[in-house]
Amino acid sequence: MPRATIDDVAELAGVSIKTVSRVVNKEPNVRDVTRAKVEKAIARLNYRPNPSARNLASQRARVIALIYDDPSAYEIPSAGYVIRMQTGVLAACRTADYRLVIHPCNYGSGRIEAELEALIEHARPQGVVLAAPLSNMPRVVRAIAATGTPMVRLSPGTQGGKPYSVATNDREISAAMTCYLASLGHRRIAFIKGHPGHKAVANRYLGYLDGLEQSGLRFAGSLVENGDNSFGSGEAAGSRLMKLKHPPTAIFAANDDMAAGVIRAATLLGVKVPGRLSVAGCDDISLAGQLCPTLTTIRQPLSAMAERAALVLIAAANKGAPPQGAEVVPATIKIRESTGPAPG
Amino acid sequence: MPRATIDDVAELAGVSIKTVSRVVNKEPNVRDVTRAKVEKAIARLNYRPNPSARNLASQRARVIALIYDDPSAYEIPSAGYVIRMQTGVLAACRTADYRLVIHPCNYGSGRIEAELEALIEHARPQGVVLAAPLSNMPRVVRAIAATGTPMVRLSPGTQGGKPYSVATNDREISAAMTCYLASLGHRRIAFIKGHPGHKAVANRYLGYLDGLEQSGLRFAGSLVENGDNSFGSGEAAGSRLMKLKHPPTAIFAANDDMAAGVIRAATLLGVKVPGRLSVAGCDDISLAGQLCPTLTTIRQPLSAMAERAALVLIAAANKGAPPQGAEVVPATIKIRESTGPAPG
DNA sequence: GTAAATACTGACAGCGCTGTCACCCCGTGA
DNA sequence: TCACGGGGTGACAGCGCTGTCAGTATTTAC
Repeated sequence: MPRATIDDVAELAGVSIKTVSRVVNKEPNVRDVTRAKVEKAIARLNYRPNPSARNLASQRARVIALIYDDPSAYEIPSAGYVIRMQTGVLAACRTADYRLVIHPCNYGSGRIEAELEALIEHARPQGVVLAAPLSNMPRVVRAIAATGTPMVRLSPGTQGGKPYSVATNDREISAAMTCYLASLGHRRIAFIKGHPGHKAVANRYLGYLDGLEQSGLRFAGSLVENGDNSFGSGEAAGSRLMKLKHPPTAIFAANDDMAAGVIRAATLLGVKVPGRLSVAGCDDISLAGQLCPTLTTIRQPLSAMAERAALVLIAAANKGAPPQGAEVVPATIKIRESTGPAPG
Repeated sequence: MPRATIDDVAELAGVSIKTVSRVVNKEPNVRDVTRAKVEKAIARLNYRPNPSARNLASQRARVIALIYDDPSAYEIPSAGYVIRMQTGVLAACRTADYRLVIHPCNYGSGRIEAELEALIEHARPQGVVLAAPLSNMPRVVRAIAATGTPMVRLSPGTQGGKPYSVATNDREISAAMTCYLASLGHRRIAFIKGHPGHKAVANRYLGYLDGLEQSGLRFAGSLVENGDNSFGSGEAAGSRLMKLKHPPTAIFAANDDMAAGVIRAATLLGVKVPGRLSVAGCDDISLAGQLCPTLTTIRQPLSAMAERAALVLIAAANKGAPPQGAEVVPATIKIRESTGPAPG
């Protein structure tokens, strides 16, 4: 069964192919009766425009590219993020009849600019969604901008700026988490910082400081440890914190992987969670709900953010103007088992 | 900078566009000197064929579709699988200059056939990689087959058959895991079965039985529990097993999520792992390396399987014959902390 | 040396759609 | 009555490539 083409539809409806094209593309200047005739013919023939022909003729591909840091390069701790972003972009694509091209890339490799350029030359997407931490790497942003492709950055640490960005309220929600811990009676709340290259994660540290202040707690440098977003670094940092002379009663880690590491360290040291130590993370990775105890964390609206990003790009493509500005999708705190009243 | 087209290359090289086309597509019957001239021109102009034009003219899209069960529908326990499959297919696509279209779909929705048909009509892929458990749902397989698109099934429970399949040696490796547990001195080895709809997981149960026999152990019905592949079902099943009058000293779960549930149940019941109870899983999800204790499991060569599947499809597309047959990529056992010598 | 086979190359007609522009028809205002 | 304007429609030329087929070099066979 050879697929119906626009000519078949035109013939059946008794109009020219151009009119069919107008109907399909929802262009104005078609009488209602004509439109109805064409739509009936389309339905009868189960016609679907050939995307290749469309792209070729219109010189633009109905494609959104999603570019992210290759999760398989790191033993896949972040598979969940990627899936959620994909889900969001796919949702946007579905409604607008766009397609998604995914591109995991390894920013360790020096050739990332060339790689991205090749990708964009090849797929010629209408827009690019650039995920963190790539979204705040000037090299990467510049390489994409150089191709002239509209782009939306996801969770760049620095707000605003030229390329549109969609972020979450990392700082505010981290402050809220800190206040929540304080409200449970914790006075010594430690923080484990994330990878220095990841600006959005860095904002969480600022939120922690805000939260301390809002709760009237004093900052103590000894209660701040450095991590690199990995499970192992969290375990090490947690271990150091618990061996302090005056150990914290709560540890807030800048991401869930590190928080999970803290819980492991606590288990190994025989420190009860949350009896003796409360642990909070950030991101709500799937692991968070399956740890023992399950992890109190901040749920990032990653899928919603990605969907917004794609919608903005699609709208921009229709209007012809590159997207500019920024928007914020709020995160929420998810209280689970790993946090409880301060001991004593 | 308008992109170079095939005409530009032809002009620069002093040949016809057809000859350029031959070089680009690695067709035979081009003299080496001519080929060299053309390749030089391509490099000079940084020429990349326009995929839309190619697809339109050749009536076939250089696209592989990857269809899997939507992980976001289930709180994303399986994000890691999906990422690994994507990685594998992408690797194959990269070498052959194909593109990947991903399609998570919810098989709970009754309209799955229509959805897949629409996808295939739209993307018109050269081939479809169908992931488990979709790969052994007759409805789904039939719907795709009806479109005439070549397909490779990943890990269908039943081997062979018409559509090509790529599987792993679930049964043999599960037997090996069982033998490994027996070799540690365990005599009462329990098994938690997976979701009944998931045939590949069902094979693991058969492997368990094989392993018992090979190790000279007696089968006990009381040591087999039913799960549904979820963390929660594993926790419940593990809890029941540990409360038995003669509890097992080792539990082998048909997947990692359930094994993680067992570890949680053990922690809650105060049963030391691996001191009092050894736990083994299957799949090597990212969680496996981060549990406390880390989980001994079977590492599925998911990425390699997906890559093979895509390569088979691409080869078939070039040859024109639909792929038939089956192949097996072996899994490996990954020993971590959760298994140890039997107590006493 | 010649005929036949083979290697190589190019002209050209689409693939199915969109953009441009010309056209027709009608209602308005002078 | 006629020029004018704009909504509605269609003819037609590509978009950049591949498939077909014809045509021209270059071997090979005898």
